[in-house]
Amino acid sequence: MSAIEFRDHDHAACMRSTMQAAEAQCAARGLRLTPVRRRALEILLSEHRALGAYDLLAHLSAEGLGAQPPVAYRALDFLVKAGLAHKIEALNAYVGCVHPGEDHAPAFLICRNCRSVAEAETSPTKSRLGDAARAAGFRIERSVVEAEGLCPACQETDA
Amino acid sequence: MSAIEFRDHDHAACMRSTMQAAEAQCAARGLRLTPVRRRALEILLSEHRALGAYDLLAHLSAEGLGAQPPVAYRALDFLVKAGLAHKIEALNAYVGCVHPGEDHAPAFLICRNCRSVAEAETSPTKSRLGDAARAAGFRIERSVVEAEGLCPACQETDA
DNA sequence: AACACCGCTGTTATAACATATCAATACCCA
DNA sequence: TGGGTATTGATATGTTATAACAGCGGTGTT
Repeated sequence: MSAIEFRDHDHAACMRSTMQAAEAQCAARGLRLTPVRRRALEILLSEHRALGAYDLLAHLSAEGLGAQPPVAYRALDFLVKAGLAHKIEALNAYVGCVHPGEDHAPAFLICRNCRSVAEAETSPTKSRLGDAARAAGFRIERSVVEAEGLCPACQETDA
Repeated sequence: MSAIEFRDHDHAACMRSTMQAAEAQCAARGLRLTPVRRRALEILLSEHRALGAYDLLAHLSAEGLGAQPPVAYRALDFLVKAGLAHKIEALNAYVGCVHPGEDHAPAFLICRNCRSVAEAETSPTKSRLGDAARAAGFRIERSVVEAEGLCPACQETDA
């Protein structure tokens, strides 16, 4: 993986290409990227940071796209199910996916200071946990892999 | 690891030895395992299942050990900080630790049907995520590794 | 014994996260 | 054009978690 999220990069281009990939995905799979969903994804992607559902809702409602919690949660459900966003369980927060489409088991590096999030890949079945699961007769359906700590930028200021 | 949690075992003995280990830990480190904390740990350990804070609170208050949320959350904070219990982030629930004392980075197998939980070991630094973290200059402080799926027992009934 | 200190507990209130339900509307397609 | 399905709007409520402050209880000191 690359963890490009912690590095300087052309974020406008990054967002553009991610949004294009998301649209392509939706078109290919017959999913409807409606205005609310589209805007929600843009907001999530606008920084590589985790946003709470109510933070997202605040953005949306400021733009007249709905004012009640279900608006945000429905958009998030759609995006997560479509693989266009991920939930960060350790924060009860959400982040846009930077490589939508590829069916993946994501792993995250989460800065506890600035909430920035970098996405990596795992393969749950190949890990030691996968071995343990096989030994126990457990069938893994979904995996959550999250590491909390300090991103490069915050190590300088905070540590 | 063993995932003894999914197998038949002498659970009374399992609990007794775990409680003894917990007490030894507290004694060694000058921590106070007060009645509420002790009972909370016993409740968490009574099954190898994840319990919500309010479930725990219901048990405690039925025994006259406090009726308000902070009672449960304080006990849980103590147990988690002391390494005697773990939070399951994917469920917002808590589980007793089956090998307290050993400083560990736990990983969990979680049954989505019966909420039973088996604890395994990880070493975040040695995983591919650890490699990614090093490459990105990210400093990992804590890791969350949770796999959801079906335990052996629930595969028979549910699938 | 009197005192101060500190950690734990009791209690109220509220914050933060999430979903159930039902009505209304928009979209697709036969 | 009509009928079904997905989406949105709105109200209410459920669930998880913490802030804040008062009081209690043991410990160590003098």
